[in-house]
Amino acid sequence: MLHAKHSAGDDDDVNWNTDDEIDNFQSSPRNVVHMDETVAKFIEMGFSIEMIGRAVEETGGENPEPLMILETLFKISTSPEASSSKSKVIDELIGMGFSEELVIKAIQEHGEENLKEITNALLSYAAEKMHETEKMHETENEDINNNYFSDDNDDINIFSGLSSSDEENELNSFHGDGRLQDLIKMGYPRKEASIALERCGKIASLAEVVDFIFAAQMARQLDEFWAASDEQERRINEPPPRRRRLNTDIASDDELIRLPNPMIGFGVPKEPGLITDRPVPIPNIALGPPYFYYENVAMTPKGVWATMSSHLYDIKPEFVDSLYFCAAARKRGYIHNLPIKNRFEIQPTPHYTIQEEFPLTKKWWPAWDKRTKLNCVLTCIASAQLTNKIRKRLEKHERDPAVQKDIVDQCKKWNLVWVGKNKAAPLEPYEMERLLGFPNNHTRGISRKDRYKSLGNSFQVDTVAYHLSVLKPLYPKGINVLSLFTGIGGGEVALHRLQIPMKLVVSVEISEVNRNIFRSFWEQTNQRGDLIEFRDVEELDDHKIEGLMDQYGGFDLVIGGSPCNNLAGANRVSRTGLEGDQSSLFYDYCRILEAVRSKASRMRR
DNA sequence: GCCATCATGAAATATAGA
DNA sequence: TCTATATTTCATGATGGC
Repeated sequence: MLHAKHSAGDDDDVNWNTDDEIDNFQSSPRNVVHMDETVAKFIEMGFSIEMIGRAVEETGGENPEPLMILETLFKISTSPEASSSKSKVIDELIGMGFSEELVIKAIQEHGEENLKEITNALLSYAAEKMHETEKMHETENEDINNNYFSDDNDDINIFSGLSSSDEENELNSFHGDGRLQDLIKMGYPRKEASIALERCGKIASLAEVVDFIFAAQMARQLDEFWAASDEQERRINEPPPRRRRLNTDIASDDELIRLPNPMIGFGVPKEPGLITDRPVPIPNIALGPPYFYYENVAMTPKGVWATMSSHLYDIKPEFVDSLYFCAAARKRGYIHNLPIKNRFEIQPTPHYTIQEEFPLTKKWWPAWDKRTKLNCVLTCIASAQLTNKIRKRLEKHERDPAVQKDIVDQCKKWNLVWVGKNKAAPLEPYEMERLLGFPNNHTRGISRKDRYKSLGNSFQVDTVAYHLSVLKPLYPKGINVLSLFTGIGGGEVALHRLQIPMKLVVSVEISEVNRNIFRSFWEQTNQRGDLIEFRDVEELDDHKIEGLMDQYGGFDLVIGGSPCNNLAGANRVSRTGLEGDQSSLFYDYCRILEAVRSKASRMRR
């Protein structure tokens, strides 16, 4: 195990120290707060002392964790017994932060007896409001994010998302007159920040206000979680998910999974077809937290996605082509249990056409090459010889339509762009980084060949960030990430660009070259959390997973895309399917995910 | 029929170091 | 100049969606 721990002596270590002090409802042993403080927070949230006492008693244990108590409180507050008094329910809902107007509206719409419907309606109202606020917040953050890329100097690495000093300044300025603005800048929705300030009072510390917001958000999250709690309890005693099957076993599943056209998943920005409810709901057994996010190539041999889905709780994959996010195609499938409401893009968004993304190519782009999008960025590029051949042919037969067509075919096959007169060349590594949403020169310092290989195997950051964006309001204080097959850290770059703090990243990556790239990213972006590196997924057995979860309070997100070598269409040598040497590591993803979920269940109890 | 596809391995060539 | 290592180049189809 390779352990890169953040140095404790850094001068700018203010935030995490503060957060450690105020850590609240996470079920981490090290994060358990004093019971008096917990009770005070529950009272602030609108629960009566009587109800809190009952919840503590029903939760059981010598020192029940706040998260468990809160869960019990929600069960009690929405039980038929508790709903006997309409005014009491109204008071409690208002006490939870919902406006009186909305509560009354929800009751009128759904009837006073139907508490669950009322709660769902209120959550929807709140979600809509949060979404609006999030949009405002995105606009406000544009200036920060616009500095992320440098078009002028490719030799300068710019990681200007939320630097440590920026974050510190924001926190330090909290006690000034613009507290609401400060909270909004930190990423909290305006409504929640406003309520929190009102409820906590003028003399409240930053810790208390942030704590209050987090508690309210956790409460909302728990409400959805609670709906499936019975099922989850049952899950604890269930056997692990189905183990691997032979390809011959899954023929009947083939028909269940088809690639969508257009390949927009549950929807993408700027295209019609956005949906906010899954057509096939996530089975209760698979509801998070912990959340997981699995990725692989969309076009696999038949039956592979059906098999992968069956091993990941029968969640249907979301197929998305990243050409809806950038100027290059990238057809991928994602199986995840993330919410899909209120997704948002990271800023700045990439350009959507080749010519906009690489303006210098406009001068040389021939009219007969109609491409506006590139094909998938692969792990290998065309040779310099091909560029020479194309130039020579064009010098002789520039006006020959047959030659033009042949050359366009070559350009499509090898993803060439026009960089000079009659000169079609492959993308430079830094150009691929830009297409894929990475910082300029993210992969600098390794051989050119390795850069292409690593980039060809990576996530498209904007696409993944769009999916992960729903975590931002759920975890304003940051998340613990278990990153399998980390590669060059596409998932972590997405979280960083979303400004979701990473308190912990446990990374598994077999390539030393990739580990070095990711570690450089971690250091250059001044990450405050801990980075723990493993080389091989096989090193991560149940004992190690449980130890890490005990130490850090569990994982909030398990993310990774297992090797596609044996699935990818470009492989002419060993496209042997999911049981191939590399691609069968998918089963390790399942094993580790199940170990995390199982341990998380035990920790909740 | 057309088209795109997170690739692999061997041979050829270039580079670095003694 | 020789040798070891690194990099570039080339040849290698099948699959599945439309």
